[in-house]
Amino acid sequence: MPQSRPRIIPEATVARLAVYLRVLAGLADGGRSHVSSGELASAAGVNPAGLRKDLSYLGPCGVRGVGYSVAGLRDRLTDALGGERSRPCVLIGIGRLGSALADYAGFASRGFEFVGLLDTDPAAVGRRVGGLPVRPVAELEAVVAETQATIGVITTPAEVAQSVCDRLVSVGVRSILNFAPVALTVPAGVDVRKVDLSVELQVLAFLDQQRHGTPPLVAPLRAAQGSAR
Amino acid sequence: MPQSRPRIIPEATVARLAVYLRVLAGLADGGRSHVSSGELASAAGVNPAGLRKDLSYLGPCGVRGVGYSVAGLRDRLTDALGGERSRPCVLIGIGRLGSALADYAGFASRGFEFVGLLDTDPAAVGRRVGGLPVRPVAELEAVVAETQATIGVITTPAEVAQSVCDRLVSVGVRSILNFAPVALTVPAGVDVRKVDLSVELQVLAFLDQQRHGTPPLVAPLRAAQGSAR
DNA sequence: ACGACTTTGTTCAGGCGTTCACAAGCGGTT
DNA sequence: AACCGCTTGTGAACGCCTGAACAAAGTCGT
Ligand SMILES: NC(=O)c1ccc[n+]([C@@H]2O[C@H](COP(=O)([O-])OP(=O)(O)OC[C@H]3O[C@@H](n4cnc5c(N)ncnc54)[C@H](O)[C@@H]3O)[C@@H](O)[C@H]2O)c1
Ligand SMILES: NC(=O)c1ccc[n+]([C@@H]2O[C@H](COP(=O)([O-])OP(=O)(O)OC[C@H]3O[C@@H](n4cnc5c(N)ncnc54)[C@H](O)[C@@H]3O)[C@@H](O)[C@H]2O)c1
Repeated sequence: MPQSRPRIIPEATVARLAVYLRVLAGLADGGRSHVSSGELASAAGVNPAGLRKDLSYLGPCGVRGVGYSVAGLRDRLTDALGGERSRPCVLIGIGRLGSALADYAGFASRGFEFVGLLDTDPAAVGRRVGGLPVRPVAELEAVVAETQATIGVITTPAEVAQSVCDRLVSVGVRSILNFAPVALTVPAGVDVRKVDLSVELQVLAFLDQQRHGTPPLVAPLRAAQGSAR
Repeated sequence: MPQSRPRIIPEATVARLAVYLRVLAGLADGGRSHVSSGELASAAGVNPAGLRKDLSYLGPCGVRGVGYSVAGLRDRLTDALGGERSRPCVLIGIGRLGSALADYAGFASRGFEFVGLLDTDPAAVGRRVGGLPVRPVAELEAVVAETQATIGVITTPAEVAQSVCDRLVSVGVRSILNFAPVALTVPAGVDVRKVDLSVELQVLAFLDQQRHGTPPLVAPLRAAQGSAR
């Protein structure tokens, strides 16, 4: 019996698996048939041992002495991360950021497809972005119902993000990606991931200050790696 | 002796401090004079005890039995995160995403100011975005030198991100925020933070599948919190 | 057919981060 | 002036993740 491993996969590992998958897709396009953990790790910017540990959650998927089959590992990762099926997403708030996301081709290639664009601004409604018409936000519930969207992406102003989130949850959306700078409150069983660009910049500024601004204050800074973490 | 605490601050804590700071700024605008850790934690979407521990890295900054002074804590956090001084940033790749970032007012209010917009496309060069003209990417080194920019934001296609990064590093930029889906390689002493939206969506899809798609495969999912993590 | 080399998969230890729980301290009240 | 309730600050335990070392296994060369 194959007896698929019931091991649970840490969330940090899942995020890295997605990165490996993208690297593998590029390698496959380049015609490569095999990769070693060292090469893959270098391309993904992680430690080789850590990469092997990550992959081990899926069970053995390489050949000792040889490495990993590029196509084989790609398919295995695709499977583990949710299969090939297209994931319908709705996007609320088609402003500057929302328009950029709706236009972006990189999501579709990974199986994420925007099937509904919603906005409240009459000037925005009706405009076509990325081949899709912007619809009034009042139709949010109808759009989710008719498209069976499972992921909601919020790019509205912060003040209305919670109410938009509540409406998404109320019609069954259980996965939400939030770009507004607020902490959303959701019932158990709903996953929210937040992207906060101001925080990223602030962390960079802090690390820079720590390195140069006030050397006496914070001495034993961890030595930085040669490659991005 | 005051003897400022030489304690090092974990990076995860720094990221949360930035969130607290934003919440406090909103509270100060609302006229509040004091907050408890519980209320602040709820607004930031974290555990109250964790919040107090985070703040304790800055030394005592609250009053027992009362709470934290909104203005006082805001100033203390501002200080810890790098002071009030404006941080000049350059942005490379003024496409859809880059334009949205350049236009965004939320960065300036936190002290991050774009002082240079670079692109290679002749159609983009000369256009004004967010009050700043787009300049040819050939002038990157000159722009960094004349503006003393310390942070570089990369929103170019993935293929050229590494070369853009190398040029930034060569002229002294030691903090880089990367939106391109590649792992940048940098020398020690340079910090790179990566924002990968595809990975965020992929993680959401995985968690969703784990919850419903194949229940027999991964059973003991951690109970989700009532609020965003 | 055998041996040596390469690369994986796993195990172990160490460090971080998070959480809980409690003592210390301050303001308000009697 | 002393007490009481409230909130902070911190100490300790727990669990997760990361990084390194080792053993298993397969392949290539002879
Ligand atoms: N643009 C950036 O670079 C950037 C960076 C970081 C964070 N953010 C955050 O992302 C969000 C969007 O930013 P933006 O720059 O695109 O702003 P924007 O003003 O350009 O776009 C917001 C859009 O949301 C729409 N909207 C307003 N209320 C709505 C509602 N109730 N329902 C549906 N749509 C509604 C508006 O009509 C507008 O089109 C904000 O919360 C912002 O803080 C943006
Ligand atoms: N748009 C999104 O929603 C989104 C989401 C996730 C990731 N990304 C990533 O962000 C990056 C930009 O995405 P986008 O949608 O804005 O793409 P885009 O094509 O709209 O913009 C890219 C810009 O970079 C410029 N450019 C190309 N080569 C350059 C060079 N050598 N130097 C300077 N500028 C150069 C182009 O002229 C263009 O203006 C890509 O790497 C993309 O994968 C974008």
